[in-house]
Amino acid sequence: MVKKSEKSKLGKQDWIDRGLIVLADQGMNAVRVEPLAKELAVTKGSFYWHFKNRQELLEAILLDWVNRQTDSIIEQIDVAGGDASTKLLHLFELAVQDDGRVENAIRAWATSDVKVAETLAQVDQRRLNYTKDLFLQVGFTPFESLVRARMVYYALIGEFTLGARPNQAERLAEIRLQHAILTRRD
Amino acid sequence: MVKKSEKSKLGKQDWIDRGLIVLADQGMNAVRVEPLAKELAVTKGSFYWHFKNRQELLEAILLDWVNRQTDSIIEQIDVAGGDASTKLLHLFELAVQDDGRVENAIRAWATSDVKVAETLAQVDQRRLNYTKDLFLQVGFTPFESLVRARMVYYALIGEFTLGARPNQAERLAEIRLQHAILTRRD
DNA sequence: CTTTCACCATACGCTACCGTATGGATATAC
DNA sequence: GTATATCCATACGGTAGCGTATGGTGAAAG
Repeated sequence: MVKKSEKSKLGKQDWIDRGLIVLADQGMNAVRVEPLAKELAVTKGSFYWHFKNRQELLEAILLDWVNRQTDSIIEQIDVAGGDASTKLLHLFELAVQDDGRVENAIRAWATSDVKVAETLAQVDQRRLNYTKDLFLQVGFTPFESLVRARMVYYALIGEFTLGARPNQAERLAEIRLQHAILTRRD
Repeated sequence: MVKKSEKSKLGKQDWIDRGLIVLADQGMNAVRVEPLAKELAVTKGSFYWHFKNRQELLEAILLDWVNRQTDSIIEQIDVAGGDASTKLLHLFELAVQDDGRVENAIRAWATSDVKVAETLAQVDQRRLNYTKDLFLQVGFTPFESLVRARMVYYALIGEFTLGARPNQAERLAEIRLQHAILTRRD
């Protein structure tokens, strides 16, 4: 019988979790097995029990992030409900919830790793399609919806990469204005 | 007398130029002195003649990029002339001229280096201020101009980081629509 | 022609990290 | 208790790159 120990031992997930932390504030090439082992207060003997090599950890970290955020944004919005225009407003507010540090690090990682770039492109595509659908529901033409979806998504990515964080009051006003600009019809 | 050789010898700029190339398509942590020396067909004995250490090269590369692009976009637009709205349209078209590979790499670099991040923030600020001024000239209020400037700049950065390059025809239409959305007044 | 200086090669020691090999520890199964 | 599987420590060899020390070379100045 295979019974989990449930005790103080480490599992793959512990390495992945710690890897995500290091990734978030030091970048991908700081995710290295020996320093990581030191942080977890074990030796790399442990690491190479759970993972084949460093590359396997990196892939696991990326996969973990993708699974965690895929549909995370989308589900949050759908749960809140409302019509398409309301959902769009909610979507705009999501830049506040996530500081985007992990996403930034992964985007940085993707600039020097083709496989990561491809994975990230899929995530972008999924989020863009969802946004475009909302504009379609509001009543815009496919092309107008696509352009507006891109502008929304660029704004979100832009906030992440520029790291511009105005205060909450100004931020709320800005979000509303963005929403007004992009949903106005004539 | 100090007379330049003008011959086949290397100077600091050669290392910087080659560094920018490597930076553009392999990222910052691929900019290393020994591999770079191999590409330049010299040994690192040459490198340490021109530079104190690797860090000095990295700073030189960053400074070189900043000097090259600072006011580059702005001057290009001012030379073309026209009213503020026209200049804005020109600004939108600049994502085509630069593929943003170096800028992407530097942005990636900035995620794990505070000094680089600060330098980049200054560049962003300068470009944002210029854009905001254009909207002010069009006649928007300061706040409306700020938000619109951010949206424009986000769109530019977004195109860089997402690397989404639609075909030229669609692209031109998209740019015009963006321009129409952001300059419409009621 | 020789001296000098700018530029580069060669050789070295050093550090950080990777991955492997092997043995020890601890818990569970029988 | 003994056996077995899981998890980790220790020790090792290997590589890539940093920075230094020192010597060589060609061109220009005198």
